[in-house]
Amino acid sequence: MRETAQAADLLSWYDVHARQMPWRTGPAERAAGARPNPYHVWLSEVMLQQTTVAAVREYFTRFTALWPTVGDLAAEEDARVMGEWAGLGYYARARNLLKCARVVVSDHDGTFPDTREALLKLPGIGPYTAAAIASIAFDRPEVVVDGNVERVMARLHDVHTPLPAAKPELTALAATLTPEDRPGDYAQAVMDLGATICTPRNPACGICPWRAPCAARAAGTAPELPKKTPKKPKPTRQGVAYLALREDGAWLLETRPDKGLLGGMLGWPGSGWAEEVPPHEPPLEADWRDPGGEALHTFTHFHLRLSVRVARVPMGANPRAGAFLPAATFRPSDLPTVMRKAFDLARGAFVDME
DNA sequence: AATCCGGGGTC
DNA sequence: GACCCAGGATT
Repeated sequence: MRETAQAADLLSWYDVHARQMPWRTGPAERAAGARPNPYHVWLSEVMLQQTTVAAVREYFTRFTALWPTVGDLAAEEDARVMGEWAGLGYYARARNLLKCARVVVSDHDGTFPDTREALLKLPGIGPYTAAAIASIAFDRPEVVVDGNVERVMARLHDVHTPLPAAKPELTALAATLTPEDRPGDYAQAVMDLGATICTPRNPACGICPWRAPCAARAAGTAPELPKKTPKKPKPTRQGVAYLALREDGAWLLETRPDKGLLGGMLGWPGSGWAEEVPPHEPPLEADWRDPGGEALHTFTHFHLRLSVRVARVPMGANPRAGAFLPAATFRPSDLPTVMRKAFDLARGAFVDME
């Protein structure tokens, strides 16, 4: 079987070039009898959804230090976990992470299921993550397809069909290569290949372990694959955020609704966000000042220009929205990035007001 | 099938 | 700054 030999070529490369990551159990450790920790594999794979290894590293280390087991995580308060996730993005992942941990505890006795099918039923675990956990943590020969694998397969077979339409075809091609032996290492090897050699731009074809069988390399089309259907331009929205600082140092904050943008995260009360600043009232009556400037932030599907208003308010202040969070409890690092930008903008204004 | 969800890196 | 990258849930 040529395919088996091809997988073996990649595994040989991986044995030498596998990147060290805090969640990985390397071939040497496994030879000594160590097994991957399913909790670590799950946590890292959820964090890695749409997110780079560099960004995930410190979050993974912090999470496993704070919550060494899935049971520890399941027992934690929602706000604490959301705060630790702040800055990593796609906050639905954090909400589903907690849901999943609690289901694993309540329905699976604190042990992760070991099949792709069972994993797929858990919150926040889709086709990619289910296959990744099943293969990496449980040695099952599942077909693992993420963006890296799609790119590698499109080039290996010179597929010019644009994504996402090409996905079934690329998945089928990936299936023909997935080995029965060391499927977890193989899955990680393809993704490492995509991250380090078969990169989106300037692929290093000259040192690729799959340069011989690569059709796009032969055709000279590797750099332009995979093709993608063009995306829509991002509109710009505007809004106003209100930052009230009480005499005792408490900040007026609100927990955003679970559904929607920045769901479940802390944020400053304010107007909605639309093409023009929507009509609205401040969260309380105060001498609001405009320090000037805007927090500029780009979300998945729109740009935001967020201006801020700042005020110092007395102890008796009774807000229409949000609640005062004591200075000792408030950590700016608990804020999603756009809210932290607004905070940074306002902080300078408060310094000036002193 | 299309849309909604952040943030970081590269050019 | 503009552009590129990368899964799951929802409808």
